[in-house]
Amino acid sequence: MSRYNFQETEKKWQAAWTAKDCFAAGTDKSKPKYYVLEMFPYPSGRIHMGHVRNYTMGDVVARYKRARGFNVLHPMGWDAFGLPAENAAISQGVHPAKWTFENIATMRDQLKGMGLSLDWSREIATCHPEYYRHEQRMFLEFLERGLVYRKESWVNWDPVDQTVLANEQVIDGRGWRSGALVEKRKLAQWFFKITDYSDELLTALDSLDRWPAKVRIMQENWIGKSQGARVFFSLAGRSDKLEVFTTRPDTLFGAAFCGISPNHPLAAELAAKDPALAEFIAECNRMGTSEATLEAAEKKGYDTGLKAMHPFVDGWELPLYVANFVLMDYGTGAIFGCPAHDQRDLDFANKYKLPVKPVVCPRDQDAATFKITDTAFTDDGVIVNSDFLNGLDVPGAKAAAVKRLEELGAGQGTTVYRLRDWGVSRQRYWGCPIPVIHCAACGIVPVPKSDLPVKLPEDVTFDKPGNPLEHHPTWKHVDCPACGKPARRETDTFDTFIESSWYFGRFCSPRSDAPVDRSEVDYWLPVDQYIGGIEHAVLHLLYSRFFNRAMKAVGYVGIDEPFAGLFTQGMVCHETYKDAAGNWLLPQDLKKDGSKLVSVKDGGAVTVGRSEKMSKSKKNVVDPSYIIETYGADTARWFIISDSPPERDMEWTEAGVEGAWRFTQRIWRLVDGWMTAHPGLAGLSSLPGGNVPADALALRRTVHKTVAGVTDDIEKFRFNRAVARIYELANALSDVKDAALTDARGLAVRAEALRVLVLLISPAMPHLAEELWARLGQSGLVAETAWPEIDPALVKDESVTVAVQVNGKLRATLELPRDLDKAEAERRALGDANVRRALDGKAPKKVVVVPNRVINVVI
RNA sequence: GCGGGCGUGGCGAAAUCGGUAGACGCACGAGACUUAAAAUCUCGAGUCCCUCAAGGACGUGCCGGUUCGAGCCCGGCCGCCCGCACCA
Repeated sequence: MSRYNFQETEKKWQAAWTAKDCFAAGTDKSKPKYYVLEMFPYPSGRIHMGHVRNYTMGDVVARYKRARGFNVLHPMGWDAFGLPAENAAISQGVHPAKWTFENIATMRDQLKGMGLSLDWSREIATCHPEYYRHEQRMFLEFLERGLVYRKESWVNWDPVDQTVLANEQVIDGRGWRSGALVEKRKLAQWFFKITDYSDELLTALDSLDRWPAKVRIMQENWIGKSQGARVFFSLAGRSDKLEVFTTRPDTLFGAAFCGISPNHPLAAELAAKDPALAEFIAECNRMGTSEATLEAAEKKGYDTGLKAMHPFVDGWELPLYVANFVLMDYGTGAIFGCPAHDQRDLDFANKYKLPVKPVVCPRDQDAATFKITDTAFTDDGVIVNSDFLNGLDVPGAKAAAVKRLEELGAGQGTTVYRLRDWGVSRQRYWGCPIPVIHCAACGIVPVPKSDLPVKLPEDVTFDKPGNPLEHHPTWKHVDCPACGKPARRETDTFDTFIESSWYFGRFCSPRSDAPVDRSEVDYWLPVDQYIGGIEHAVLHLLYSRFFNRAMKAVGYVGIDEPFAGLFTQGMVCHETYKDAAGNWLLPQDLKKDGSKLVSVKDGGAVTVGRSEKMSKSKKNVVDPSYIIETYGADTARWFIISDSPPERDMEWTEAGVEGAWRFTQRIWRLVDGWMTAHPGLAGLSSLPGGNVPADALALRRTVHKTVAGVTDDIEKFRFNRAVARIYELANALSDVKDAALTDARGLAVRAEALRVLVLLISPAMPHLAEELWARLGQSGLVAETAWPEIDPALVKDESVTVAVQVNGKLRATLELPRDLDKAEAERRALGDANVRRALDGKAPKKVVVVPNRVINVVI
């Protein structure tokens, strides 16, 4: 018996697919289309298991949809701008472009080795001027339409590296690379007006019914719509007013203090004359700016000595603090604190001995005795201690308070969003240049569209800290397009999220002279099935939703939502290993010594740690190429979809890979064995008419039920269940005796079973499927063969197993005809020996009959 | 802190309509084949009681509730994970 040789076979069929151009998206726009897209990779060097999982899932869907008759677009490209290329330039002295394109070449080869059904003719790399010139053009068009503006904003500044740092690059207040104390700086930057679409981006989430609820909730929270009021507090001894935002105007009579953000302009003004305050602000800024940090941190404040005047009560003065938990970027950067009904305010008040006056009383409490000590009361109740608001409920009091504020000119009802505009300026080299020119006379002048693209200069150095575009001797010096005098190019580049905000549109017409070809995007968009990591739940997906709307506003596309269906996959995890000295070890650096694991290098003991997301830093990585070379792409693909539900984290194990490997061999032996024992099977592709004997009918039922189940599972992304059903089918086929089903009809039924088996495994194991298809004597490629049809009559069994319970406990199972009359089912259940014994002579009080499922006898 | 999710055998899991808990796979055990091993094939298996069988009790993180019936619904706990604005 021959053995399946994946090394030759996988290459052979990959070549066959390429030769016939099987996976190019079709041009016939009368066919129903299906656009399946996996999040394109950053070319970091080599593919990792997360890619394998992502692209296998996409490929299963793409191959399945093709077999179902769809015109499938399944493209691939490279998210090729980004910081790692610059880090490589700094540490290895290699140019970012060279590093990036070499990585792309390596990873392209690796992806091809996986046998993915991609349309490689549409490949794009976002760092190519042929790609980024279009976003420069769109930027200018957005600018004309008022969707882009410039303003100053705070950044984390590393004074040694002379660069802006992401929050995650700030560790304990220091730059991750330089170790220098990070400063807050204000920088003029470009912003996209995503907030123009706040409400629309929020409302439209309801229409995304094929998105995970989790992602929609995350976006909803991110946008963070809240209704409330702006309140203007007069400041004693000053002419300006303090503008505060609150969602709880109903609790104004419970106010104990006002607080402003350390970054509030008033705080800066006061700090200029108060060194202690300046030091307090500096301390706050060292702590980091993320909401999580702020809200978990101890509440601290600095009493400015200023007094804010209560808007409703003449002469009521509230102390004004600079408070570390007040965010400058949300609302107005200033709050009033009502300790009784906000936990943060209560913590703050308790620390600074401020009064805690309840103004909302729970309905089951007595207002006279109701006290707040450690836990704020934030639910609805009756308003008390609040003058004209007394007796109202919370919503009523909010409305009444806003009305009074507006009458007094002391405030107004308002809606605020947590969503902030999208800052797109980056002080980096390896990104798309922002196409504007700064002229001393004319101000900001857009680069004329005829001068696009503004290409990155290639001759740059990374030996100095800061942005290489700043250091370049000539690049930034240009003449002003408006007045002709010497001027200066913008040296900032775009956030790389811009590239990924429209690449799915570019794939529809990747060589078009325009950003997108309208007739192509009108056909292909939206993406029917988008697949990627949950880590992109908010930023990438929200930016893309915004960018698509901006493109619609300037006429490039006609739809609002770019991704009709979204699936977020779980991570690939692996056990972690440490040697005796506490160093992380690669899985391949271990060997088995008896029942223990030891280090290959020195034979020392190895500690096995918990399974965690594969990461280079913990060395718990397995190289996909190693797996593909050792076991083949089909084995890797099969294993990665077989064990865990795709949305959940999965654990990569050697044993699991081995199991998948054995299955490929088993399928091969099964088909090969049948073909050897029954040469008449070759080339059979239809069933003769007439009655089918019972054993053949049973096999056909199994086959057709499997097709129905697997089809349903793939449609619903339950790949692990589809795999289990295919195992069951394989088990059933293995049980067929050699001597059975040997007449013409029997052979035809056998041939049908084998064809179905091969077609069902083909989305996940395409190479093996092609090889077996040929072995079956079938013509053409599986890649071009339709999905098997189901005979509905074979999917429903004639009899069903019904559980019989007595008082809810299982006492017997009965084999009953499907849809048997309820009374008859009850009669048979009561006649069963086990049931009678359980009844113990007692008469049933009631019998619940659920047809085809369960009968419960209650005594 | 706020928001969301998860918790089922030794392990990954299935049961997604409130109706036989543990399909399928991994690991394990016994046997067959073999000089032997690997590979392969057959059989077994939630835990406990019972010599075996028949049968029974218990069992889906914990405590309670609703129901003829709860892994699934409700309330309260416990534990773990994820997100919270310049990594991509």
